[in-house]
Amino acid sequence: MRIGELSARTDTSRRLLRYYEERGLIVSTRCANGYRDYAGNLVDRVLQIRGLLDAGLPTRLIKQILPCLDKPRVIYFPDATPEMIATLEEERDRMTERVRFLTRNRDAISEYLAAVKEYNLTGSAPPAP
DNA sequence: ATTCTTACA
DNA sequence: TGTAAGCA
Repeated sequence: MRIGELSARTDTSRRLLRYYEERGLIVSTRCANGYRDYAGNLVDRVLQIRGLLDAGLPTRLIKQILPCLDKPRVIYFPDATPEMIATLEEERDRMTERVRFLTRNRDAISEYLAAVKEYNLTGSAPPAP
């Protein structure tokens, strides 16, 4: 598929897709006309990358752990330096914290919603805007 | 019509 | 990241 389709299927701008490629996060072949040609499996990969980016990981680190993201995780970590491992552990912990943070706020919103619904069911008419 | 590269905000 | 220009 060409960049337009990948862009639509991953809800990622073409600009970003080219950028990810420039960073070595994804690859593509070229058609005779010079257009990029992407493999179908790239859809999942791009979504994966976006998730990692959203989690706060730098593209440079993502590039290193990307092989682990493929289905046959038969990756032998050649460049798994102690520094990289330490960084990843740090990132993982940040994610754990983030999950707690999100869970807490999600629950708070749920409670608020439940309270509002209850009010609308039992209370009198709300004040007119 | 769609993509490409390069460059700038 | 978005957008613009000038090509193919």
